[in-house]
Amino acid sequence: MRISELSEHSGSPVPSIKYYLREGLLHRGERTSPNQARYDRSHLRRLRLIRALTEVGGLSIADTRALLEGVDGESPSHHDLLGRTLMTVDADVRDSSGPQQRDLELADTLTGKQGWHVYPDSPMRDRLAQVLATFRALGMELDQDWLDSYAAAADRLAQADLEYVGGLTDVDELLEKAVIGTVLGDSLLAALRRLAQASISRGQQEP
Amino acid sequence: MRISELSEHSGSPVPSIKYYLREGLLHRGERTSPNQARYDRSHLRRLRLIRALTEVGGLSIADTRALLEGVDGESPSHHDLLGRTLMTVDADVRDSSGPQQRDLELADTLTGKQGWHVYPDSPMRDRLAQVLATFRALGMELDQDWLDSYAAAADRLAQADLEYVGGLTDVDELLEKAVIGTVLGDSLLAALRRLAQASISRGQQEP
DNA sequence: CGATACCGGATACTGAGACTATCCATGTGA
DNA sequence: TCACATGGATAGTCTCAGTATCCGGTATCG
Repeated sequence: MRISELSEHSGSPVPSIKYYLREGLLHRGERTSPNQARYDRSHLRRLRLIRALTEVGGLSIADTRALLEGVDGESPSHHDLLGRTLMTVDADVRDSSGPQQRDLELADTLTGKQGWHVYPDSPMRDRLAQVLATFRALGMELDQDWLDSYAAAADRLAQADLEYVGGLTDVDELLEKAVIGTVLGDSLLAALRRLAQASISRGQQEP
Repeated sequence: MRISELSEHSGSPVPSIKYYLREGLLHRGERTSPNQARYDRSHLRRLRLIRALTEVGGLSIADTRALLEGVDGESPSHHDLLGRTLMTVDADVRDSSGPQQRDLELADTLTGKQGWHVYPDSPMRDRLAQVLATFRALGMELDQDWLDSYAAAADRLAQADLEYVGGLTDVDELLEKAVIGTVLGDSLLAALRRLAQASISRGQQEP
């Protein structure tokens, strides 16, 4: 397959494909001569994944690359790699100042209640604390029941995710599906939650 | 309060505040003379909300403005406005081509099972269909149990949200808290889900 | 065999988004 | 009083995600 055919099959313009090659999101094709290369199904597949993560999942090119590097890398342990990969996702805590002790404790209490084991240096722990801090800064008193509902929901979702992915033995496939499920799962959940809110809200309007 | 004090109290640089004023995210201060204005608590509050939605929630300035316009607007019915506001959130289906019939049916089946009433022209319905289409395009066979888990979780979360917000009678406060809860709730849930995945995944490693 | 369209790769340019910086005529505070 | 701050307008910057151009080299059609 030449680049123009890759473009046709994927729907992405040739210059964009060149861009992904430059940025290292897409592996180079097999060179058949000094300035000619051949692409195959794997390129098409990867290209579709890139578009899904960026367009639907809303990831930046840099985040996408970091994620794909995890998928491509060698794995000392499947579960370890899976964990590290998912912690990478979108964990751009761009807030300069680290979270406050108080919010970290709040985060640990919340995760502790679900029985989760969270590493103290996990970027997601900081991220969680940051989100909790933001709620507080906006004057929302962080209702415990509400938070627990969210944590419980997250626990059930994670179980469903792991169950779905559990049957797979091929590491590459497992990692790819985990990444897809996690990133697109955010979008899925966001849409579903809004639809549910609207529906339930309207239902309460005239009881 | 002058603009420099507003800047100090909020932590946002003066030029950024001027930018939000220009863009209409922040209402103008009360003019005390042709080129002098006074700002108050409401400006500080709004400023914090803007930063939370953009930095933590990841919304663009344009999306944030659209949302805030909903919060500020007059309300014919609380629940109606709430619904419309939340449907606006982040619903940037930038994909040019509309979703396919098949995916819309899939979406309707999923929401129908939860007993939700979804308007056919709701942008979130299209968004949901788009996400489902993306899963299919990536070769994930859309396991029904997995999808149902997500829909059920969304239903419970929405109930927790509505419960939390239900006690409020002040429309402005209700709308603001709903917006905060919905947008930051996405971030909260994303962090929690990743922590849960990592924890459960590690737990399965050595049973 | 030759014209011409296409290729891979490097480099340069573009447009949107979110700020920053400058400017200026006016106010304000020590 | 008078250096400094203010509000508002305009212009400049930086990053990101592509696009466009250019190049020597290849494939292929007539």
